[in-house]
Amino acid sequence: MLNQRQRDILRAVVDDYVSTAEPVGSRTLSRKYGLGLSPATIRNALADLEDEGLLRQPHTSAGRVPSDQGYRVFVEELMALSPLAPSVRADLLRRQAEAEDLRDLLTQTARLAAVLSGCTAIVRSPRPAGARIRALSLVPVTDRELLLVVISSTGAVTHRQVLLEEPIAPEEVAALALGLQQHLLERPLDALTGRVLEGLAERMGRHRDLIRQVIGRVETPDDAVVIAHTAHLARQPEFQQRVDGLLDFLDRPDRVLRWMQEVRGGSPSPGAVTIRIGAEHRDPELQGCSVVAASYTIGDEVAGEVAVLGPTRLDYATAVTAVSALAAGLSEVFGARLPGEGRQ
Amino acid sequence: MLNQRQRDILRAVVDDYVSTAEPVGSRTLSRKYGLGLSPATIRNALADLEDEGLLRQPHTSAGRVPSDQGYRVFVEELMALSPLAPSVRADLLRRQAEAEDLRDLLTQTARLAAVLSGCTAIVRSPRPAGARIRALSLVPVTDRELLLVVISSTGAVTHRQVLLEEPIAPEEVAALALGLQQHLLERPLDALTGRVLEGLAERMGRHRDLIRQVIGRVETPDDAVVIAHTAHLARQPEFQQRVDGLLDFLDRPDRVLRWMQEVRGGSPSPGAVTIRIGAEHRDPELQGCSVVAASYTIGDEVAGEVAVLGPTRLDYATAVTAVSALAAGLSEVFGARLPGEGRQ
DNA sequence: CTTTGGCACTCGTGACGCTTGAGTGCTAAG
DNA sequence: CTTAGCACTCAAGCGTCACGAGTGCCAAAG
Repeated sequence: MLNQRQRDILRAVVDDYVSTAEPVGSRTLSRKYGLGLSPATIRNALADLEDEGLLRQPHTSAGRVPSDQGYRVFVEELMALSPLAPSVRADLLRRQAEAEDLRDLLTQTARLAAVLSGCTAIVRSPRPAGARIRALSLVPVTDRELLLVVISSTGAVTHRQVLLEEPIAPEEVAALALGLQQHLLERPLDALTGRVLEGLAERMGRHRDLIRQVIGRVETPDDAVVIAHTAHLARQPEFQQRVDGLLDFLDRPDRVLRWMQEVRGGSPSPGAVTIRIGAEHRDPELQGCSVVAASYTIGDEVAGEVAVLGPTRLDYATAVTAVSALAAGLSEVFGARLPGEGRQ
Repeated sequence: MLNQRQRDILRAVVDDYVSTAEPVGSRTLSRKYGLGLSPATIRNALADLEDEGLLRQPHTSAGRVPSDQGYRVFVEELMALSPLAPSVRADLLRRQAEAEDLRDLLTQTARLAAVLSGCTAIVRSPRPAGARIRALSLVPVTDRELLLVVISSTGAVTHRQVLLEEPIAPEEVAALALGLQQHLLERPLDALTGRVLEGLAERMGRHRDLIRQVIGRVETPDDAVVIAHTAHLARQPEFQQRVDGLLDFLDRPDRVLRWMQEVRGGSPSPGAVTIRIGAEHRDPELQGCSVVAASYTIGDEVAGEVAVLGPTRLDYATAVTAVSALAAGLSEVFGARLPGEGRQ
C-alpha cells in the first residue's frame, strides 16, 4: 500500500506530466510542488513507486512518467475533482435544452465535451433496452413508394423507403398504417426486427412483402455515434506518428460503436463514469489512449454515453467533470419530457 | 509556350514527385523516364521550366518540385487519363445502385472515392435549385407534439419537431396536413423558408405559430456533406505538422459546405471536373492542398459534387477518373428514378 | 544551333565526437 | 529517516566532416 508521501508524489508526477508532456524529475517536483522535501528524498519515493509499477523511466537519467497502472491509481484514489462553477453548469444545460432535435442535441453535447476537455469527444445515441415505438406512420410518396417513419420513445426519428411491386391506393395505405400501428405501437423497438415482424407479415395478407422490407436495421451505425473535434487528437505530441491509425478507427462508426458498448460494459450502473486507460483497451489502435465515459439515462435506464478520448496523459479530472456534467444534462433533458411526451 | 521536350519533362517531374514525394533531379529523369536525353540537357530544360514558374527548387542543389502553376499546366495539358476498366466501372455502379437510401448512397460513394483515390473524399448532398417538395406529412406524436416530414424530389427526407401550445385533435392534424399539402406540394424547397411561409401562416388561422416554427432550416449543414477517410490526409508526409488544422476545417460542416459551393462556382457546367490547386484556395488551412471535384446531376441540373482532397502532390489522373465515375454513377442512379418516382 | 561531357560549386544529410545538463542511485553524515 | 554530496548515465544540442545529389556554366562535339 502507498503511504501519504508516495501518494502526494504520484499525484504531483501525474499533474506535472499531464501539463508538460515531459518526463518529470525529482528536482522539478521538489521546486514546483510544496512537498517540503529535498530531491534526494523524492528520488527514494520515486524509486519505490517505480518498483510498485506505477511509474516508468523512458530511459536511465530521464525523469519518471506514470505507467497505465499509475494513472489507474491516480484516477481511483488521488484525483481531486473540482466541480464546475454553477454558472458554467447552467450554461451547459441551457445549451443542451436549446437543441432543436435529437441530432442537434447530441452534436452540441459532443462539441461541448470536446471543448471542455480539450479532447476528441464521442456521444452514443440513446438506445435504451426499453425504448418503445411511440409513433409510426406511412407517408405515400408516389403510388408505389412509401416512406415508413418510426419515432421511438427516445425521440429518435428513423425512416425507411419501401418500394412496392404494384401501385397502392391512398385508402389502402391508411388501412395498412392503422394495422401496423395497432400491432406495433408501444412495443419495444426490437419488435421492428426479427420474428415479430415475420409473424406480422403473415397476418398482413397481400402486403407481406412490404413488411418484410422493413425487417432489418432501423438505425445505421452511422447514426449511432457522434464524434466531435478529431483535430484535438492530432494535436497531441505523442500521437504525431500515429494519427492515421486513430483516425482510421474513428472513421468506422461500427467499430466505434462496438467499442463504446464494450467500454460501457465495464460499469453498468447508471450515471457512473468509466475510465479505461492505455493497455486496458483491446484494440491495438487505442494503445496509449484513455477514454473517460459517463452514461446518461432515460427514466431509470442507461441509454447511452458521453465520452472523451485522448492520450493516457490526459486531464482526467477535467474530463470526468465535463462528461459527468454533460451526461447529467442529457439525462435531465430527456427526463424533462416525461414518458408520453417526445422530442424529435 | 512550352515545347514538346519541356512538356515531356514537366510531365515526368510531376509523375515522379507524385509517387516519391522527393524533389526530382535531372539524373533520375534521364534514367527512369525514356526521354533519350542526357542529364545536362534535362538541366537546361528544368531551368527553363523554373523560369516559367512551373517548377520550384526547395533549395539550391536539391531537385525540382512542381509549383502550383506547374500542376495547373499538368492537369490542363499534360495529364494522361486512363479510363476505368469496364468491370470496375460496373462494380462501382452496382454498389451505388444497391444503396438502401439517400444517405447510404452518399456514404458509400464517399468511401469508394476515398479508396479509389487514396485521398479523403467529400460528397455534397443533392440540392438542385429546382428541387421540389414531393411529399409532406404531419405525424402526430402526442396530442401536443407533431413531426413534420418533408420529402424532396431528390429523395432527401427531413423532419422537424413541432411543439404546440395546446392539444390538437387527430382530425385537426389531418386537416392541417391537407392544407399544407395543397399549398406546398410541388413547390420549390425554398418555399419552406422565408416569406412564402409567412404568407401561408397568416392564412392558416389559429395554427399560425405552428407554421412559424417550421420556418428556417429544413436541412442542417451536418447533413449536407459526407466526409470519408480523413485518415488518408494524416498519412501524407507533407501534412504531418498540420493535420490538426485540416481536421479542424473538416470538423466544421458549415465551412466545408461553403467551400464546396465556392469550388463548384468555378465551373458551373454540369458533369465537369473542377480542380483547385494549392494557393488557388482562399482558406489558409488549405494551402498545400488540392481538390478534385466532379458534379453530378439530377435531370439536367447540377445537384451536388463528389470531391477528393489531398496534398497538391496528388495523383490527379486517378482522382479525376474516380470522381468522374462516381459522379456519373450518382447521376445515373438519380436519373433512373424518373421525376415522380422517389428514393428515400 | 543543339547536345553533351566535364567541372566546380552548393547544400542537405548522416556519422562522429564533444559538451552540457538533467536526472539517477548510492553512501555517509546529520 | 532525511539530506547533502558524488559519481554515473544518457539524451539533446552543436560543430565538424565527408558524402552525395544536384546545380550552373562552359567548351567541345555533332
